[in-house]
Amino acid sequence: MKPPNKVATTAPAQLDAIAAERLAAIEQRYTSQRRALVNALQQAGRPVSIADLLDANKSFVQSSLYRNLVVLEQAQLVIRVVAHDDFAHYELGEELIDHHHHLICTTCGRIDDFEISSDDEHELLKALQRSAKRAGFSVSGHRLDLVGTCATCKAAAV
Amino acid sequence: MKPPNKVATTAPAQLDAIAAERLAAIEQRYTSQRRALVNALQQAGRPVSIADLLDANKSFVQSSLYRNLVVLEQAQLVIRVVAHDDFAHYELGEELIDHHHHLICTTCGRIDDFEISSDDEHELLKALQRSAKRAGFSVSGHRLDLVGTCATCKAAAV
DNA sequence: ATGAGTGCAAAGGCTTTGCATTAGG
DNA sequence: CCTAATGCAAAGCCTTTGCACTCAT
Repeated sequence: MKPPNKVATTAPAQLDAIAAERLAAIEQRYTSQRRALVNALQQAGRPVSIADLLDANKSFVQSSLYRNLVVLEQAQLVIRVVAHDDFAHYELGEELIDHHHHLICTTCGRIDDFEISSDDEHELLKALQRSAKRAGFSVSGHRLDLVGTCATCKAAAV
Repeated sequence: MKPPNKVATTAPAQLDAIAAERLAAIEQRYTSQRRALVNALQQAGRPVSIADLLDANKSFVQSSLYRNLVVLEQAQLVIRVVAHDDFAHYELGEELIDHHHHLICTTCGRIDDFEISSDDEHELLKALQRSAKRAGFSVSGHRLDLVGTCATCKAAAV
């Protein structure tokens, strides 16, 4: 059940310090629940849904979770990942884990991270910038997702 | 207000024939409303929301629109595009318009199509296949979106 | 102490569904 | 004719909000 492509992450202690700093920067408190949430996201190592989080930590409450995810997003600690289904998924911000893309399983809804080589990534970026420029579009980021069936669901389908 | 990068599309008459055929294949009728819907999507030339469609054709009814979009999706005539906001967007299937990607404006929510060169696209595909294989993931498609600010919103922000 | 954060429950908003009516083949 | 499709309204479901209580600073 571990991610197929390990994506490097910031060390827990360092992440904790960054979280404290960024929350302070927007005048938000680093409460125990927010600490637990950051920790849960780090543990997950992939974009997780609200249900995943509620399931992983019984002390989480749905409404507070939503509220805290908004706060962490504002603090640029967390990003919301658009999934295939209608469930929001969240993961740590890109500067906290390496730049990567997503494998979206249309069968179970699970999302995993993957990386492409930095050469490929670089080529891609150049091509995207060219296209964006032609359209007069200012790029703030890109999303590259592979949609299909994960190894687990493929095995289960047999 | 026209799309910044024109994406080639199937001719209207041909599209109509294909729609009739594909709907017949799944034993669905090609009713006048479904014809109007296919036409509206072709006219739009970009992924549009339910609100866009209701606005463009006053004879559309919300619930029927949702139902017919599901049917057209099953007929593989239409695909649902995941947006930045919480509104579903729909456009004609990829075989009916050239393979392309999306420019998602985070300010106004508008989505436009764009293409990258076939060379770049080819390189990208190869890189993606390599990564997917490593993860044991079966790829059925990919999504490449640029997120940022469209020309219109950029101009308005001044 | 004092305002931010939290929990519970109720409300919102996009989407789906039930049911009677209409129309396609 | 007879089932699928449509229109209207009501219900669903994820998410957000209101309000009183608790905790951090």
